[in-house]
Amino acid sequence: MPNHALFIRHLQTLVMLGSEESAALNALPMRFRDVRKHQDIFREGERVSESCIVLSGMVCRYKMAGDGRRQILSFHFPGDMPDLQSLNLSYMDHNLMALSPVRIGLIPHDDLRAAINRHEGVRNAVITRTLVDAAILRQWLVNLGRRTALERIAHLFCECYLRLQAMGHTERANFRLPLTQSELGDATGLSSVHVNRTMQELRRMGLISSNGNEHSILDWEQLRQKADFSPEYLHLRDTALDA
Amino acid sequence: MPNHALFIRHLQTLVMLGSEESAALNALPMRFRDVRKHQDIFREGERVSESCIVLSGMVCRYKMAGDGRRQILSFHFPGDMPDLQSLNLSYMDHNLMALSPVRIGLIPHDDLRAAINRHEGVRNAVITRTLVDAAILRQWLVNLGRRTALERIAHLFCECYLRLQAMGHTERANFRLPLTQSELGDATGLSSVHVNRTMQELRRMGLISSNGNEHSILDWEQLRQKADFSPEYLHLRDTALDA
DNA sequence: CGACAATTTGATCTGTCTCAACTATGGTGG
DNA sequence: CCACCATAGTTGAGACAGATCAAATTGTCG
Repeated sequence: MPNHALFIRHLQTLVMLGSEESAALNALPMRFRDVRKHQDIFREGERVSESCIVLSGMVCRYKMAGDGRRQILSFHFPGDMPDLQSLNLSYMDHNLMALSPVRIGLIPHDDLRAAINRHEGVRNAVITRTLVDAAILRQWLVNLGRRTALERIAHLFCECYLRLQAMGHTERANFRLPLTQSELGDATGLSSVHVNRTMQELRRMGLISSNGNEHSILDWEQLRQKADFSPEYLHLRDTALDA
Repeated sequence: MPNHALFIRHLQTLVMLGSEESAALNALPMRFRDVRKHQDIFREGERVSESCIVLSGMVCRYKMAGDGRRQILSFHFPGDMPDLQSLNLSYMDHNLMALSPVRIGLIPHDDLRAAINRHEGVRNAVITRTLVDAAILRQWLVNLGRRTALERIAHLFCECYLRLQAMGHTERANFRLPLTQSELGDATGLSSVHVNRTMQELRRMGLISSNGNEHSILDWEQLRQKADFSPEYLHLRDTALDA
């Protein structure tokens, strides 16, 4: 898929875009950058003048707490715009990192801001995107605050599955997550050891199966229930909430 | 302080506003509503056509997980606009509740949207406000995922203190938080019993003292260190980061 | 004063962490 | 093509932070 089409589609999972808005987005200048696995894209404290779009691979945001404890804040898939906040906030308050080899597109803030100012449709799409990111963050907060290890991991899998599906990156119930168990732990507030045991439990229960980074959901309804998952918070427009 | 001035000041803690923008905000129509302690203001699933502003008292957002486990997602003080997201998302994905007797102002979405569309300054202020809310959410995520009980509570106190201070609601190192220990637990992912013991520990260490809802910070620097707190994520404009 | 809510205390239990070893797995260079 | 090394996954044993349960104490407000 051409680069601009990717994030236009991503916005369309939330909001309808007319041809005028699409044209405006398509006209945005974009330069490219390839990033190695586990390399930081932006660092906390940095001042940034371009917004980035994930074109291929997987990206996460994270923060460090004292002692080198790491917390992953969000995952981002192709089409995602993981740093919309840099448009309005003067410095990064977290890091952005490649979880796999990644290709990103960079759009100068000035151009993006111009498009946002000129087109109400673009503006609303970007704002909505930002708000849904926050909604996902809130759901993660519930996960970490009030759910068991099994629920946390199951919930994360449900979420990733639906988000990937909305972008057409799943086949049947299969999808790819290039994450180590240690990274899964940093996202769910668990140790890698316990992630390991919990994944085994999920497999033993017949809910998912994995080999390497390829996962598949064997029993969506059961998984959903165990995870205490319901998809409303993703605010997906309508596409494919069946599975 | 007059009602509009309250949230204008609140926006000004993040962003400078010119007289044109202030005038536009001042012109917004507002109706009022008084809410009893522990009453819901908006409920999950509801469709909302007005944005609300806290005029007095304290408000929180929360979600329920299965089994009646509750997670508080954010706290809001006078001047805050706790549901900016309802402007763009069609339904609430969480609840909004009064933690104390509360007076709120309600601004019709249409009027607010008009002001946002017309004035770039207003737009940027509101977007920035939304982004900082998300930044706070991310910090809470780090708290729940990677910090001990003591750190979580200490961190929450640091944050509330600075946010209240920015709005002029502190006297010296004293401030008021109308929260039960059980609510503190729901915000920090702990049980009320453990919150109790942790607060005692903080008092014993000479970091804070409390009677009822009145708290004071006895040793800011120590508290900050124990909490692993640094205020950058609040993106406060400059005012009073001394304490 | 009575009653209900919130705080405090004690005892016990458990989910998850930590530490440490062992086993794939895959990539690299000789 | 194999020996090697690093990285990721797996397993076991023990420790501990924080949960749970239950009761006692202290507000607080009509």
